[in-house]
Amino acid sequence: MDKARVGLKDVARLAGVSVKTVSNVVNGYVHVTPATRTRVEAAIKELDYRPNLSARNLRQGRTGIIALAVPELDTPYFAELARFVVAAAEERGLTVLIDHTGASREREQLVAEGFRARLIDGLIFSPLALTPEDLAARMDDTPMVLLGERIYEGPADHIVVDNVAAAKEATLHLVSLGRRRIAAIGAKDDEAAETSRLRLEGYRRALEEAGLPQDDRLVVPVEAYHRADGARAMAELLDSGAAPDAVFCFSDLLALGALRTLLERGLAVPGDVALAGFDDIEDGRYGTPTLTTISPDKQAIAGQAVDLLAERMADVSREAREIRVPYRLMIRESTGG
Amino acid sequence: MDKARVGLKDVARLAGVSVKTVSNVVNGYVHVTPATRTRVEAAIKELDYRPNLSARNLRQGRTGIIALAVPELDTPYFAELARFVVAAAEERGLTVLIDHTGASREREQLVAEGFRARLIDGLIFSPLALTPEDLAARMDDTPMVLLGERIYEGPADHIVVDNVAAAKEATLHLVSLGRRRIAAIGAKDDEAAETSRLRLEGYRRALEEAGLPQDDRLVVPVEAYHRADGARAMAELLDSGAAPDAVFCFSDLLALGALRTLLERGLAVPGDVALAGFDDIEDGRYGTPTLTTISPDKQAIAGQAVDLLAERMADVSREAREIRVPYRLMIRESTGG
DNA sequence: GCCCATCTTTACATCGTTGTATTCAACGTT
DNA sequence: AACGTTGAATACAACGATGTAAAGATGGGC
Repeated sequence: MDKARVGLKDVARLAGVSVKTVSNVVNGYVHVTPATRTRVEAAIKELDYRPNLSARNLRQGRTGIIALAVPELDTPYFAELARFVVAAAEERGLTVLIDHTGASREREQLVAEGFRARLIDGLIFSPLALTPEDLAARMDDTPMVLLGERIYEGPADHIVVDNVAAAKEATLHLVSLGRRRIAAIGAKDDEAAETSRLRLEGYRRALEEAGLPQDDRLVVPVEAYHRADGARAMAELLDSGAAPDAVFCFSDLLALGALRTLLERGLAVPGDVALAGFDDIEDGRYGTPTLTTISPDKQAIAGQAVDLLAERMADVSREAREIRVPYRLMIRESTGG
Repeated sequence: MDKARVGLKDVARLAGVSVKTVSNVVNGYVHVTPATRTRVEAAIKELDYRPNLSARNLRQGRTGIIALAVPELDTPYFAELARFVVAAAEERGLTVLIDHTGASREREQLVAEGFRARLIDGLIFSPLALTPEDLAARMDDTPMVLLGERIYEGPADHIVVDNVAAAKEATLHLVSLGRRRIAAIGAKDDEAAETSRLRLEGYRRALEEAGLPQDDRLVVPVEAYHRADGARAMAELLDSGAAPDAVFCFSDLLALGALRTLLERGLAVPGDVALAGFDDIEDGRYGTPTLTTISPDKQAIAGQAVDLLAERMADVSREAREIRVPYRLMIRESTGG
């Protein structure tokens, strides 16, 4: 009763046809007599035959598996994104395998180098610590789509969100509320932190455009983009006496952490300090107050990423493309929306 | 320069040895002359050879891939769990592929039936809507470990948390604060919702033990375990005039939703209403107030699940086991901790 | 110098599937 | 009646790896 070993051969024997005919039935080949087809299908059902994917993949040179490599799976933004990617991939008959890099450059290098080579047909990669050099050094030729930012010069497919414009828009929104001392939480010292750099750029441009002074004490660096970092940064900011009347956080988690600190210290949001984030994670929509944020279209990011990857898998030599995905500023309670 | 097609054969040709010798070097076979080994390794490096996993898997009958099937990947509890599972699997050289069932019974049946048969070596499955009958009808013989509750009679491996005891402990904690009208949010009408049933049972036992009356108006059913459901349920509860002075929510997300409603209505937490949840997700540790909750040891759940699965993969006929994983009551601000 | 034991390497078959080329039968056309 | 055309089914090789068995090389013991 060893079902694990039922192959085309067994079905063929039972149905009294050749192996190839069974294969043809399984693959919906047209030229099969209805009678034969019925007989084969009965045999398949009786033996509970399932194709061996390893064999099929070996033969066809593809596995139907793509990898999604994200820094942290248990970060709401990436969890939500992963969900959309899994769904989009399924629509195309692809299976997603998730790699967790922990935002470590070493792990990201591994992923880029293709340590899953010959297991996956393609890779959707959201790097965080990877440098352009790492990417340029990439030898592996597995099709890859990069998420998040056009940070690399090399010829790679990209799905991007205009971080500068989005950050600028969020900051200008704070300006429009009449706030003058607008802080930014989320700068990173790290060379590789391109996303952080771009959002900072957007923030700076907004201040400039509004004719507000740039005050370095209002720009607070963080280690990572978690709640704890946001809480800590907000505390630093308040302790430094910089007295902001608004804060633009480079991620919603940072904003939620900052919010926690503000409320702990008895400050009103948005009364004393208005707060805006980035990512539009679900948490922000249910906190008190709800969080004003930049909402990148995650479904579009996921869908386009899978599309782009599928195209590249179909034609390896196609020129690298860059797809820009829209975002929206969601105004909620934390800025009095 | 088609690297995608470098096989043992090519390496063998370059090194001037047989295919099998290269295979032996790759697999660390002992009886290979240092000279040969060096030569082969040089060839491998020169051609950037990587083993074709499909071929290897076909030959060996295993893929090294296990699936983790969860209802919703973007639910913090499952995202955190998934992260631990991925990490634990990696320690054993296993790769995790994530399936998203969307809590639909149909999708869960598919997963149980083994629609990934012959692709995965094992399955870690956290079902939500699956009935015991579905499970009994399972024909697929892929090793499987069930997470969450000992709901099924059949001989399947389980990782369980004592939901009844945990729910009881959480409720008794509310009692110990002097609360008398303790509500429960998270009951489900659904037959298949075993987890909900058990937590309700624990809640009821706690009230009984404390000598408090059971008031059905204090037990609020929900559709799902999201923030929105919690918010809605809390609103119903308040509108019904049931006037609770404490609420035990069957998940942290429900609790966060409920919290949102309470604060919107100007009620103080824990002053007017004390609040406890279940899951210990990160969000609860940074909200205002922070959330008292039952904290199942997710790392242990993930680790044990992978261990158990690995054991079962190694010995299919081994008797089914059940492993109980510990939990802790984390007392935080929402109950005045 | 012969034989056996041990080490090193090899040829070959095999895993389960599908592409190619082929056979065989049935059909309509001239 | 001989022909090509099309349909249905098949045999065989191949994908890239590894297990098996056996061949060749080396050395020790007698």
